[in-house]
This record gives sequence, C-alpha cells and structure tokens, in this order.
Amino acid sequence: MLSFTEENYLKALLKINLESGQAEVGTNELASMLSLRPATVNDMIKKLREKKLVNYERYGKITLTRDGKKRAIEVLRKHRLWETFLYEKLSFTWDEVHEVAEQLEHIQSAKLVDRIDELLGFPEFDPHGDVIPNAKGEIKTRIQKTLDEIEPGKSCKMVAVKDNSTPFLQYVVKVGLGISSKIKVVSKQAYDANLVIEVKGVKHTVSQKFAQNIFVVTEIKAS
Amino acid sequence: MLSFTEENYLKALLKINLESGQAEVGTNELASMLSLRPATVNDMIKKLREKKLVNYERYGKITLTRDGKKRAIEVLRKHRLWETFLYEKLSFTWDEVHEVAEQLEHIQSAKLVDRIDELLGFPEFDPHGDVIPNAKGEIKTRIQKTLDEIEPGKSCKMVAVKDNSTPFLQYVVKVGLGISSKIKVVSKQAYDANLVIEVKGVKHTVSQKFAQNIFVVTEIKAS
DNA sequence: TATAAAAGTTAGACAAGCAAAACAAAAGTA
DNA sequence: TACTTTTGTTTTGCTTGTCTAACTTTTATA
Repeated sequence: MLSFTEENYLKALLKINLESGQAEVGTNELASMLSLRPATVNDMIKKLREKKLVNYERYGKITLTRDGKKRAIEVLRKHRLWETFLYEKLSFTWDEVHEVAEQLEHIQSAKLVDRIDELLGFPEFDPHGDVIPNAKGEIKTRIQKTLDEIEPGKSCKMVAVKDNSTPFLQYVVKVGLGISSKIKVVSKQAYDANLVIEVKGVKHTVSQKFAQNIFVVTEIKAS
Repeated sequence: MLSFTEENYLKALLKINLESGQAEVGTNELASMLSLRPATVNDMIKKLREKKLVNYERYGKITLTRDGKKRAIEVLRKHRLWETFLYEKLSFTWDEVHEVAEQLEHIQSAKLVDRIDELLGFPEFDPHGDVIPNAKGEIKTRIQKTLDEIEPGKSCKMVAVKDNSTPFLQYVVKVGLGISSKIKVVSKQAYDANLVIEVKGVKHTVSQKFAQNIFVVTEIKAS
C-alpha cells in the first residue's frame, strides 16, 4: 500500500513524462513540480527506489519502473474520473474540480473507481480535455499542439488545457473558450508573440503564455 | 484544518456519546474504540484539548466541547452520506460501504458534501438505518431499543444495526433481515438469552450478542 | 480499610515526511 | 583550462502520530 505522498510523486513523474515526452526526470524538475525542496525529493526517490517503483542512481535521472508507471496511471485515472464525476454529476465548474479531485484520487477502492467509471458511461476525456486512462491502464494519445504553435491564418479546435489553476481557467471561460471550441488564429505579433484569435466571431488578444497552455488539434472534422 | 487522525478521534467520541448516551468517555474506552493504546490516546487528547476540541483534565473524563462536537458531527454526516451514496448510486452492498466511507469522510469540501446530499434527495437515514445529521448539524433522535430488550410475544420493526462489520452484516442478510424488517420475538431461552425470532414467517434462533446489535422500534405503524 | 485490579500517565523510542544549510559533482562559458 | 552556475546530495533537525514499558492514581472488593 502506497502513502498519499508516494502516490503524488509517481503521478508527478508520469505527468512530466506525458507532458514533455521525456521519460527521464531530474531531481530539481520533480521538486519544482511538487513545490518541494530537491533535498526532500532526493530522500523520497531513494525510498521509491527501494520499493522498485523508480529507477535511479546517484547524480542520475529518475525514470518510472513498469510497476511504478502502473501505479501512477491508476492515480491519474482516478483523478480524471473524479473530475469528470464532479463536473457531470455534481455540477461543479471547470475550475473547481481539480482541487477536490486531488483528494479523491487517493481513495483506495478498485470497485469504487470502476463503478464511478460505469456511472459516467466510461468517458474518454475529463472536463479539461485530458485523456482518461482506461481500466486496463491504456492511455490514448492524440496529436496535439499548443495554440502558440498554430500559424496565423489557420484554424484549430481546442481539445485540452495544460494549466489547471483557477485564474487560468476562469480567464479561458472569459475569452469564450471551452473544450471543442473552434479557434482561428488571426495574427501573431512578432515582438512578444501575442496572438489575435477569433472565437465565435469575436476577436481577442492573448499572450504567448496563455496560448502555450491551450492544447489544440488542427484537423477540424466536419461535425 | 484538522488532520485525518484528529477527525477520527472526534468521530469516535461522538459515536460513544450517541450509542451509550453518556457524554463522558474514558481513555481506555476511547483507545479500544480506535484500536489504539491508551498511551497514544492520552497524547492525542492533550493535543485536542490545546485546540479546544475536548474538555479534559488529568485522570478525568473526556467530553467534546461545542466546537469539537460540531466538527465530529460534520465527519459523521459525511460518513453516512457517502455510505448512502455508495449504496444508492453505485450499487455497493450493505457490508461494503463502511470501509470506503471511512476514507471518503475525510475529504475536505463543503460543496461536495452538500451536492452529494442533494443528489441523494436529502436522505434521513443511511443504509444501516442510522440517522444522517442534516446540513445544520441537527441529529434526529429516535426511541429505539435493541432486539434483546423486546419481550417474548411482542413484535417490532428493525431500524438500524449497531455493528458495521462485514461478518455481522452478512449474517443479518442470511437471517432474512434488513432495515424495516418486521420481527416477532417468539421466545427467549432463560439460560443463555438465545432468542427465537420470526421473520417473514420463518423462525430463527439467534444469540443475545446478535440481538444486542439490532436496533428496533416497537410502535409498528400501519403502512 | 488494605490491597488488588482497572484505568490512566509518563518517558523514551521510532518512522514518515519535510526543509535549511552546507557540501559535491556536472555542465556551461570565457 | 579555469571559473561560474546549475544540479544534485548529505547532514541535521523539526513535526506528527504511533508504540512499549514502567509508573501512578482511582476504584472495587475481600
């Protein structure tokens, strides 16, 4: 049985893997992801190594073992299913779900997770557009870019957000965006990479930082 | 913000209060309720006293303060709402709900509890027949006896169980009992207080221990 | 009422989880 | 190559929650 804390370390490692594509993670990187000191992380990584959940050697990089990855996926699955539950069944707003799901993801009961999954009709995506790993631990991948990578003149569809913080999400809503929104990149300011985008016929100017936190796909299918 | 452990101590104190009617609790009694050593409980009670959640002095008895009781009721409310949710919405069985609710009761989100309450239609009783405190912290009381207090020849209605353990609950089901079951006490063995009871026309012999864990009411209303 | 049993307390220990400060290694750069 | 910055490690120490073992107070009873 893993502790609350151990589960969070594994989840953070998996998230770095998924978001950056790199399997190897440094102590400092992980520490900053978890808002902890590198010293703290170094201690815990040694414990996780003892439990065969990560591969690691002195001054080396951290990778998840097969078992560690499996555990991490379970936590991520629970997190995203709970978010979906809160959003779909309890009318929580987009920006409220994350905080509560952070707690709910540590509840130990395979039956509970599977029943919630069933109640929700086995959803593939959570309210932020992120993929929910299925009961077998499989994670679908999607060819997605961030909004700032789209060339001016092209259109795309928003599929997910990178940042889950309340201020960001509330801003997203204010700009008229949500999962599946169609976005046209009108122009890009060369100086600071500010973007002018068009959403539902309305133009907005957003920063590069904002655009880097919006995931989009470019093949817009006729619906 | 109270820790997981502190909440469990408060809940245990409240449960002793509700089940025995006595407001004063001893260190050993609490320790046995929590399956901990008296020394451990003694330490923690001092911490809870510092936080003004319990009244206590050396060699004296423990009582909940107004604030302590309020917190304890919140935990109990969450526990019983989650049990009801698992039973009603996720098809958990009677004996499965307790364990998972022990974890869920510590989730910190007032909104979550209230929404679950709403989703369930503001239930008054949990699957074990226990009263669910309402959002204001009020606990309805019911004039109930244990089955072993019923005189032979009389009938009664089962309203709750005292023991939440899986073996007990599975045994209850096996005897054909559930919340609202009508029970006739046919006879009582003077030697060991074994009871012969009749449920749905079938006679069963049950021990005094069993009967002490079944709560009943005697005024059977026409339904 | 003396004494044994029950109930409660204290002291000392340990493990988990965290962090500050000092140190060591690796990488980048002039 | 030498110096500096970044990255990683170790040491030491705090806090929380638990335990065992030894001790003290209260209570029940012979």
